[in-house]
This record gives sequence, structure tokens and C-alpha cells, in this order.
Amino acid sequence: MTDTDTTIRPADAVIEQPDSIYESIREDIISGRFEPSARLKVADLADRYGTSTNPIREALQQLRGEGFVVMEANRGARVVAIDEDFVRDIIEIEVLIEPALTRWFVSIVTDADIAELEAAQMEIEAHNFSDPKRHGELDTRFHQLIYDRHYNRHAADLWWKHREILRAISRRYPTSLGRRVAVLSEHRELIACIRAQDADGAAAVIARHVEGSGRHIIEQMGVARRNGPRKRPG
Amino acid sequence: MTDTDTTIRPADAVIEQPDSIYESIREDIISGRFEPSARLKVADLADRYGTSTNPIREALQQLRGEGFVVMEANRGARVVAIDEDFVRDIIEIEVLIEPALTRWFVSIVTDADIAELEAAQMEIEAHNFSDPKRHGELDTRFHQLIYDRHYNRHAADLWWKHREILRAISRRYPTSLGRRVAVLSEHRELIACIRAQDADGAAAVIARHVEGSGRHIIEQMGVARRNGPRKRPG
DNA sequence: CATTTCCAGACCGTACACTATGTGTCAAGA
DNA sequence: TCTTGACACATAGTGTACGGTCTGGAAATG
Repeated sequence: MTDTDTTIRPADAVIEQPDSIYESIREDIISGRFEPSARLKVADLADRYGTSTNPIREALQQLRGEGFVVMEANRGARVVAIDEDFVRDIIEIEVLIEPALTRWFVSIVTDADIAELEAAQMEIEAHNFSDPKRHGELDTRFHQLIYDRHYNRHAADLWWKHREILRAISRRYPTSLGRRVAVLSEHRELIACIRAQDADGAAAVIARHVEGSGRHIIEQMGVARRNGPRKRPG
Repeated sequence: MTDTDTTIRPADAVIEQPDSIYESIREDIISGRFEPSARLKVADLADRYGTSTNPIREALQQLRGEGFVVMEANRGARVVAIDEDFVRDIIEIEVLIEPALTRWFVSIVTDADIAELEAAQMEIEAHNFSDPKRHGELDTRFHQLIYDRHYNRHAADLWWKHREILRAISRRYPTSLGRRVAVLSEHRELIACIRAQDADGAAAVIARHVEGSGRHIIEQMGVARRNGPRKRPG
């Protein structure tokens, strides 16, 4: 399943710029430049990326296969609609997968790994949610340290895909103060469990962390929806 | 993520014939007509399905996104290589997901559902592994009864995708007598737990069932590999 | 106001040209 | 004679252009 340019995720994937049409479109979806449910016309995209329509169509098909885009016959492509159910679904899957990945990490972790985790956490705390986009990158990097080396590439890739979707959506909403506190404390708890070689504890913390993240996003979506449908909630 | 013709799975999806190029290629991969790692040349496929190359390329991109096909730049597409690690990876994910799906099923199951399960099981036992392909269909239908109605479409679709891959691979190997016995008894145990409203028990059985299935496939792959690489092991 | 007709926009399939890759041949040198 | 290197060619992937066809909405008509 791992392949040249689709699943490669170098350490700084978050900040690097795309080189293929596929990555460009994907990046534009994840970064929120294309709204959920936005129509994706091949002619427009061809113009936007300075190419003909064929590479666009192929990129869209790939994104369709990955679930970032939905297509109807003779009616073209749209960015996938992200509603509360959608978020709940992938969070439920993550609640199952991430604890399992974390357990394994606990069993192979080294002092150097823990030092890296702590450095990442320090950066998160120093940044202190100033910029949602930046926080998303830092937080992703923190968790990526734990999952990226896992032998189960399918599980890690699945996490990554879900992560990108969640990052795309949570960028659109503010992080409540309560959630900020919870995120920081859960991260610290997680590091403590990992250092103490407490796999059960780490798994429990990460399950709680993922679930809380999902609940927070869903709540924010609900708030934004009740406040009336605006282009950019918050 | 649910969409018109990619994720639709009617009750008899197993036996119906494809209508789109995408489904045709996918079906040819799953049914084993294309070997794992087989080269997929667009010109050949265009000829095979009586179309031009463009629809082929788009279908391949979609399959790439779903993980059935891998592509290298300027070097074309291949059916994904399925080795022991590959099977282990997706089995590990299924061991996490299927028990969770089963738990929910236990909580909503009706007498009619149980009757359907028993009917499916009767068919499996009557057929008694005579034809591997047919058994794969019956077994898939059995589990589909449990997962298909789940509210979490992502999880159910993920199961379905993994299921098709596993079905494609296990078709190529024989089912040992010991495994046959285990399959039948685990199915019966599962039904018993479901009827008794024992969610924990059902989850435990299905976890064991999935794990056993994975181990069996991996063992058979090992046997076939050690017996020398033949086109059609068994 | 309901229904039909018409049309613009956009998707889909076909054909073709360009380019990258790998292989086979041939010749030069050891 | 064998090896090695370069070159050429066949194969196949990639990008561009274009015409057919479907969809949805606007306009016209009863």
C-alpha cells in the first residue's frame, strides 16, 4: 500500500509544498482553501494549476478513492461533505486504532524518543494556540512521533489520512479554553505513562484524548451551525 | 465518503456483474484474474474492456487511492503486492474494528436478524467448503449481515474493503481442515453470544475469529512460498 | 402556474503527440 | 573472445486538444 508519492510522509510533510497535481488539490482541500461540499470543476482546476484537464481528472479519481472527494456520474466532483456524523465515524475508528499504536510505541520507546516528545510538547505549550493552523501542525507532529515508526503501515497511513481530514475541519473552528487545558494536560499525562512504561495507562489516555478531540470538534460544529450558516464560522 | 457507485454494496454485490470500468478492473483484481504484483498496462486494459485509455487511467487512479493498485511515476500501475506483512497489517486493524462493530450489533439485534444469521450459517455448513470461491461468498454474507447496517459507514466500508482484499488472497490458498472446524464452531459461538446478548463474549469470539483467519492465511502463504513460487499455489 | 423546449455549462470518451524507461545491438578495448 | 560502454529503438506512460453527450436551469408557451 505504501507508494512513491501518495503515502510518503517526510518528517516535515506538514509544511512542504506539493509537487504533483494530486498533492496540490489535496493540500487545497486539507488547508481549507476548498470548502467542504465545494464543487470541483475540472476546467477551473486545470486553469488554477496550469495544466490540462486530464491530470486533474486523474488526481480527482485518486482523491475519490481516498475519500477526500465524492463524484457523481456526469455531475462531477465535490469536496467531501463533512458533518458531525462524518467526524464521529472517523473518531470512533481512531479511538480503536490509536491506543493500539500507542501500546506498541510504549514497548519500543527510547530515551531519545521521549526527549523528542517533550521537545514537541514544549513547542506546543510555548506556542499556546496562538495560530490554529500552526497549532495543528505542532500537534500533528507530536502524535506523528508516536505513530510514524510503527511497523503496521496500513494502520499508520489510516491514522494519517484521518488526521489530515480532522486537521482540515478543526482549522475552521476555534479551540475552547477548556479543550486547550485538556489537550496540554493529556499530552503531559501521555508522556508520563510512556516514560513509566505503562502501556495500559497510555492507551487509556490516548483514547480519552481522541474522544475528547472528536467531541470538541462536533460541539464546535454544532455551535457554528446554530449560529447560522456562514462561510467561515468563528 | 459514501457515494454512488464506489461504495454501494447491494445485498448480492458478491455475485453481480460490474457496470463501470472501475468495477470491472476491481473485480478482476479481487477475483484473482490479475495476479498480485501483475503489471497493469493501460493499453492492454483498454483493449480488454473495449474502451480507450482515459477511462482506464482514471479507474486505475481510483484503485490506487483505495490501495488496490500501486503506481510509480512513468512506470505504470501494478496490482498491489500482497505478502504476509500486508495481511498481518489489515488483520490487526480488523481485530480492532470488527469486535466494536459486533458489540453494537448485539445491542440492536432482533429475532429476525438472528434467524438470518442462522440461515446463512446453515448454508455455509451445507456447502461445507466444496468450492473456495463459493465459500468466500457465503462467509462474506454471514459477516455482512452483522456489519452492513452499522451507523458508522466509514468503519463498515473499511471492513468491506479489507474483506475484499482478504477474500481475493484467501481464494488462492486451500483452507486447512483444522481451520474449517474452527470457522464453523466460531460462527456458532458467535450466534450463541449474540442471542444471549453477551456483547463481551461476541466481541471476544470475533476477535479470535479474525485473528485465526489471519494466521491461517499467513501460514498458507508461507507454505506456498516454501513449496516454491508457483503461479497458482495449491 | 405548470409544462415543455431550448441552451449553456461541464463531464466523458477518443485520438494523438511527447517523453521517459528499459532493452538489445554493435563496436571498441582488454 | 569476452566485457563494457554508448547508442538506438521499441514500449508504454503522460499531457493536450477536441467532439459527443448529459444535466440543470432559464425561457417560452399553453
